[in-house]
Amino acid sequence: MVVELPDPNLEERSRRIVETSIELAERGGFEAVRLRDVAAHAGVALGTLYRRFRSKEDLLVAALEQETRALAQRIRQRPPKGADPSERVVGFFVIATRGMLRRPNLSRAMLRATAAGEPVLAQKVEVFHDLMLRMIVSALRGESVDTGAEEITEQERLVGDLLNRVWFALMMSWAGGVQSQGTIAEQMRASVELVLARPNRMTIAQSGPMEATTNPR
Amino acid sequence: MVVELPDPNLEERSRRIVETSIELAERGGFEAVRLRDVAAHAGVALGTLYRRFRSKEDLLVAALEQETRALAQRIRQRPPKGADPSERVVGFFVIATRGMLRRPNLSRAMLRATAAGEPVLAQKVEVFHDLMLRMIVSALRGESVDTGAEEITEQERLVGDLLNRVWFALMMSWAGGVQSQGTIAEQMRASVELVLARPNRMTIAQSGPMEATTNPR
DNA sequence: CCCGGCGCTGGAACGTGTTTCAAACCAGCG
DNA sequence: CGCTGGTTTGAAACACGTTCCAGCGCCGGG
Repeated sequence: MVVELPDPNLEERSRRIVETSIELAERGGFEAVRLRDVAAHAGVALGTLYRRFRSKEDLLVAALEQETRALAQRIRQRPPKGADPSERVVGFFVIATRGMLRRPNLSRAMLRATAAGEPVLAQKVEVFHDLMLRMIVSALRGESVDTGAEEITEQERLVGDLLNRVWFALMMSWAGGVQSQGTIAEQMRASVELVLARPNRMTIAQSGPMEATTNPR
Repeated sequence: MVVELPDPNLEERSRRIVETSIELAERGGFEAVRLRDVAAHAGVALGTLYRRFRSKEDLLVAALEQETRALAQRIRQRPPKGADPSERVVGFFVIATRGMLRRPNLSRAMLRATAAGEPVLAQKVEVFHDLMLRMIVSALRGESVDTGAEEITEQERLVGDLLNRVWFALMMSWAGGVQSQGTIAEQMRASVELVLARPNRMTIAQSGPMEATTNPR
């Protein structure tokens, strides 16, 4: 990959802009990401920034996506271990949560950005949810992320979406200062167990094609 | 000033401010709630508005609380009917969702406001979540809202919180235009059934005041 | 009756997200 | 070399959330 001077415009500029936003957000949160500063720091004009990102929120959602991809990378290299699905899924959420809480200001800023409500943006937010879902499902299965990302069972999607949403809402309320790391982990564990711990055989048995291997215990 | 009512200013003013915000939001969403306009329409000065509400988000969260109390009122009068808990809970969410979708602009604005991330605000958002939880639990039980709001079982809290979060996250993504009314209902139904469909023996069987035959499909 | 505090008012002022525009720049092409 | 279409720049302008302040009316206490 030639990532130096050949054509620094297309990708490189955007990358630097996002990178700068992350730094600023990390330091001072949402308000600290002043677009003039971002532009200056990234060495571009304000207009250029706006050519690539429709709004401040757009920028931060881009950051969110990038960070999530980084998380996926980490997960790929060191997947949550555990004998049964719940353990692995809980493990995954613990990792994800820790990742968020490591840079609270940044995380809060990114979360806030997801709530803008503008359709185009929401689509990008959906990408984030998708990435999360993939990781959740892979933890459920005990496989590596990406392997067979396509064929997600109806069941898997149901459970995965549910947990995904629960975690997201939990993060949202953490962002306000309500939840602590401990509470979050605890609540996720409870949710996971509630959803797939014991009631294996029938809770949702109607769809039938349930992976024989996916549901131990 | 020409304020017909001499005394009830304290409350009355706030009420009018919130009322105005709701109208404006209903019409044009978050951006349409221009605080200068709100103040003007409500017949107060900008300073007064800021004396009562710390920020635009604060204002909209107040609106959210009010609307949620109104929902609680409606639920109290016409509680979701159904033989077993899932039916009732699903029924409740259908009502709640319909209430939100009836005024999309307003709902989007209020939802967005919940994401501000400022601690003081987050506390008020928590009140909203609390109200929702109460309604969910009462639907679970088949009792009226408010009766014995205090003693919520560990189990009830677990399930209730979970569904509450799922619904909230669902609303958030609806706000971006991703989910349609149908999808929302469908997903809530699936979640509810996943969480309390049949593991009767333990999940919630203890609350008992309803049909012993809690086991449809 | 006057005093002093207090909340309200009107309006100005500030900061920052967003928009706009003309001029400079740049790469390919005749 | 100069033209041409696109992009970037720098800077100004605008809108709106938020803050500040000086003056005013009201009210309860001297």
